[in-house]
Amino acid sequence: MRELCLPVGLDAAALKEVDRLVTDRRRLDKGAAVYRAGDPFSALYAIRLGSCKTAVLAEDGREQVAGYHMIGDIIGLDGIATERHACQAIVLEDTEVCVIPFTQLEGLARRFPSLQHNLHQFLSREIGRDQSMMLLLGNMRADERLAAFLLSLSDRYRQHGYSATEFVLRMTREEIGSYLGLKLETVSRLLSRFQSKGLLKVRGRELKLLDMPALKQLAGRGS
Amino acid sequence: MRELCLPVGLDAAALKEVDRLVTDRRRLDKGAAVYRAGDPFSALYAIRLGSCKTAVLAEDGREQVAGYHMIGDIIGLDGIATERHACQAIVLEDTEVCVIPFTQLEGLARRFPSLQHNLHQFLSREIGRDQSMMLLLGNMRADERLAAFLLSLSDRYRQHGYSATEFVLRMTREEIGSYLGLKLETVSRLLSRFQSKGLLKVRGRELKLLDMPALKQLAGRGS
DNA sequence: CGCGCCGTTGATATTATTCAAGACCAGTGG
DNA sequence: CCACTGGTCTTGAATAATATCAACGGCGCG
Repeated sequence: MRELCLPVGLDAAALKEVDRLVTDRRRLDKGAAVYRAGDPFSALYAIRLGSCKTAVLAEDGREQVAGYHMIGDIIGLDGIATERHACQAIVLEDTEVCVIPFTQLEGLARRFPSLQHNLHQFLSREIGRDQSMMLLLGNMRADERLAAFLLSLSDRYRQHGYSATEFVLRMTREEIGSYLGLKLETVSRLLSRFQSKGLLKVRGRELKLLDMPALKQLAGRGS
Repeated sequence: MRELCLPVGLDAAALKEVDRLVTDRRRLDKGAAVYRAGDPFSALYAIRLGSCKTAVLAEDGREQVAGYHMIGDIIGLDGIATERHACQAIVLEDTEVCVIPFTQLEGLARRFPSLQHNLHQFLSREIGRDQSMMLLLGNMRADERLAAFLLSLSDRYRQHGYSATEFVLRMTREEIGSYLGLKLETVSRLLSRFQSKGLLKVRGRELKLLDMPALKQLAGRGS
């Protein structure tokens, strides 16, 4: 757990307590749900192994992927407000999570200021991420969105010690499209176009980023 | 402050302490900033009077309105993660906010579990709101977005004891468009179309919702 | 009164979606 | 081993949705 859960700046005592708190683990087969919309909220979940998507559902069944999460990420933060999960978390491959009972975590947070602040930062970071996503969905064109998405994946793989330029997508074109507010055909076309422009090489879900500066410029950063 | 800031379920002792903490107030003229992107984070702000928008900025200057906030709302939550505000908050009319020093609030939260939980719910609620917004921006058509926006305004006015069907918009068409991922002309056209369909009556920024069920149907169910 | 923003509306252009057909690929059972 | 199947992915052509460009009207304010 140590590094996974609440990585930064925790004193040893707090860490020990968190370790003691987090005893329960859960293995999930590909496609299974960590939690579903409407489930009672009782815990946060830290991904120990594998990856998942979180998605909000419209009344008519339309699904919006709200985020992709990988090893070390903590999910379920949206459930605190109403005591029920507002979205569902579906694992994209066989995955293991550890369960962090929230009421007890709050108890620890009252005893350890560093843990408390860490928790607040986690919540706040999620807000920041969501707002960047709103910017992406509200203001960017399809190719800019896809470039930004690929770069964010790249960045996270790099942070976890994997290659930043060569990785395997864990999700379908349709799921990428749902995340980016695009249809699966649009995603497919864009990947082909990026490839023909020499920005990347794509073969199914295997991806190799060839021209990061160009991608960054597209995404709105590098320019 | 009592009701404004952290309304639900606070015991008297916690409330008294919060009152003591929140002494500083600030008056802002229309168009002024409560905080700007990049400002050091030190406090949350509760709107006592007036209203404001929060907006994230892209590198190229494009602006995405992330939320509209009115009396009783608390803003600035995005700054906790990085110790700097990630977005800017601009007041839409002459507005008064009270300043809630965050480090001290964390101190209180350690002493009062009810306050602590309240704070977590606040943060979580913001996450839920942002994710609904992602659903709106990613999956809904222009008319559905506008209907959803008008209904959410209506709801909030109702909650504050104002008319749910008749109110004055505090923002320009362009700002509405920025929030909804649309251009100002599209917003204008849609308002005209809604009017011609008898859904509402619009004159400048004065708005009267005439057919709430129809608006709800537009906002809720897809095409 | 006149100037600057704000808002409306029309014509046209662009972007992304929809519909449709077929290719690919892994797993399954004959 | 091979054909079959279901899900995924690619690509094209037609279509729909929204943006862009442009002109003008109106309102508020100095």
